[in-house]
Amino acid sequence: MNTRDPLPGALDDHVSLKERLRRGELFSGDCPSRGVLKHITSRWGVLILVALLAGTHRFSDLRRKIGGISEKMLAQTLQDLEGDGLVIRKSYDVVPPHVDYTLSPLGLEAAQRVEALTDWIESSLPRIMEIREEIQRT
Amino acid sequence: MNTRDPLPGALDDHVSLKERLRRGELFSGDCPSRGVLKHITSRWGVLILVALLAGTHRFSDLRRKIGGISEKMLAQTLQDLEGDGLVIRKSYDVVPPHVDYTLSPLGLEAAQRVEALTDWIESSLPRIMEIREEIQRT
DNA sequence: CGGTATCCCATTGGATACTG
DNA sequence: CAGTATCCAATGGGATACCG
Repeated sequence: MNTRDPLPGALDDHVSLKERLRRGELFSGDCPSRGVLKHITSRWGVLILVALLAGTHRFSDLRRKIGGISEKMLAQTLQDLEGDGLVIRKSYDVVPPHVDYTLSPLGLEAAQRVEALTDWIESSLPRIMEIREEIQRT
Repeated sequence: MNTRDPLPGALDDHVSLKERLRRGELFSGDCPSRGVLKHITSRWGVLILVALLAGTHRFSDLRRKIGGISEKMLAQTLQDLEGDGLVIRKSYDVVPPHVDYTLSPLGLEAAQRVEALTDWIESSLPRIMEIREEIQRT
């Protein structure tokens, strides 16, 4: 992750995924949506977005909630998502420091789609496990 | 990727993402859905699923359609998705070899959710780019 | 508390060559 | 055509230490 490079390509020369698909070019590597997709679907991006659906969180709250994430990756992924305008970071100038993170309206839309996917996976897990065992036996 | 290890955890001791979230445990690393999520949201998994929404494809068709993927990663990711029961592989015993890949009913459901996400990214890109520039100036 | 900086290992993934 | 095998480069990501 940490695709800190600015999204490549200007607004005008953007070619839609669907158009690229039609052209048989699907996402050939220079599409500007690739960066955003990468941030959102990254290992921790998914979890952060879903976690923030429950509301505003502080750094440590997120870290606790998302078991297994390191400070480094949490900070990095939050920066990526903030850079894409999906997460809003608010820092209060007090001591000890207080910072919190909230989904932007844009981020909310993204998170809801991600949740649709994770919910589906969750509810389909039993079926997936069955099929896995079936395949195993074959 | 290539999480070829069988999904950890039996069917019964599965704890839902939502339940883990409530517990503040969100996806602590031993959740069996992690494997599936990883396969689906992986760099190439996303693209393969979306590509297959257009119908059955042969190996080389996919490779051409998804610009930039290596043979190795295409084979590996297809195996992962097949192992999860999302993609059906059919091999015809002719020479030269002919193999094709199709979404299973389960895979179709997954792919549609993934597409919802990629469609959203695509249509929101202009807004994201604007916000990016705004943030840049700050 | 909420980070950043550094180091370092494990995994990802591309290029190439080879095979049924 | 549809892969597998091998090798190597790039990236991901954890541990630790330090800072405002």
